[in-house]
Amino acid sequence: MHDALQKFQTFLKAHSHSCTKVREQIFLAMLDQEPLTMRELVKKLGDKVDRASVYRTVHLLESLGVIERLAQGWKYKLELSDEFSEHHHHITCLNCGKVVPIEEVEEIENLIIQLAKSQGFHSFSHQLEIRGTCSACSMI
Amino acid sequence: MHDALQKFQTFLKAHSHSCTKVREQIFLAMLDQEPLTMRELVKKLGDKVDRASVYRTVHLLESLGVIERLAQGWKYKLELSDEFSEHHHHITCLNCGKVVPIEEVEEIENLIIQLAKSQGFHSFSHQLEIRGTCSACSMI
DNA sequence: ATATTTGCAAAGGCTTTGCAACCCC
DNA sequence: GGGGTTGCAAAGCCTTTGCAAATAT
Repeated sequence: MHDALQKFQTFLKAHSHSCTKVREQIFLAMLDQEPLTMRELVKKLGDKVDRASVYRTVHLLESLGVIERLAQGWKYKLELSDEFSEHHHHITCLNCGKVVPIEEVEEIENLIIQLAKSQGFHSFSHQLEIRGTCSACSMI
Repeated sequence: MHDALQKFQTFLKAHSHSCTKVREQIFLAMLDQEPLTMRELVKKLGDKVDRASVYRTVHLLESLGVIERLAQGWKYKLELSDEFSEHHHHITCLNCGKVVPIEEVEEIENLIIQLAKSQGFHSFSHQLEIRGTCSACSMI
């Protein structure tokens, strides 16, 4: 079976939350996916899960750090956090909307942490959004 | 008079857009301010400017690069872009909501541009959001 | 068995749009 | 004067909420 799914189930129990079908379905819908908008996620789950439950579950999983929200210009997209997937920065093509995940770059991570520290902040997380044009769209 | 306002007026004309009272008022409401939410901006303009006009103007100014949207967790905030104000990255305190602007750090800027290039992207802009706790809130 | 979670339907917000009146050039 | 802007009111989305039925432990 899915290693990731089991990890998720264990995680939920460890945090005193029930392990329900709805939550599993939402988790699976997001596993190994490009970041999704709420609209896409709701649509993908079709009539399997009610819209309100998707919102409620996303809130819950976000508060537990399983899901993260990415700024995408006006809107946002959702993806599983580091612990359940990979990479965490993105480049968005302003022309075609393509989103490319980027591996963590330790050099940047460290600078960011130092930057926060220099302001007296203790940083928990950060998010980097880069906007530009992808190679295909740059040629137009 | 306001240097910045004149610059703004000139900018609008240079881009073939009318220089109206509504646009000036919105610009002034954002000048030298902490980043504002749409709600705050609308409220600040009170009955001087209609809500719909605020939205329309923000769209326009955003497309011209005068205004930028910052991701702030769930929501977003608005601020004037580099050309009309200063600084462009922020640290948000997850506890008290305080937002601290950070000077550009050339080292990070360069790494980000290189990063985009390595993916075949031509980057126009980027946004860095750091979340953590400020010094005051860390002590609690 | 019981506390939690879900679907449904309705309400609440935020954002956009059509159109007539108004303003800038 | 005429095209671009604005206010108003209404429509469209997105998100949240109350509650009874269903589900997990």
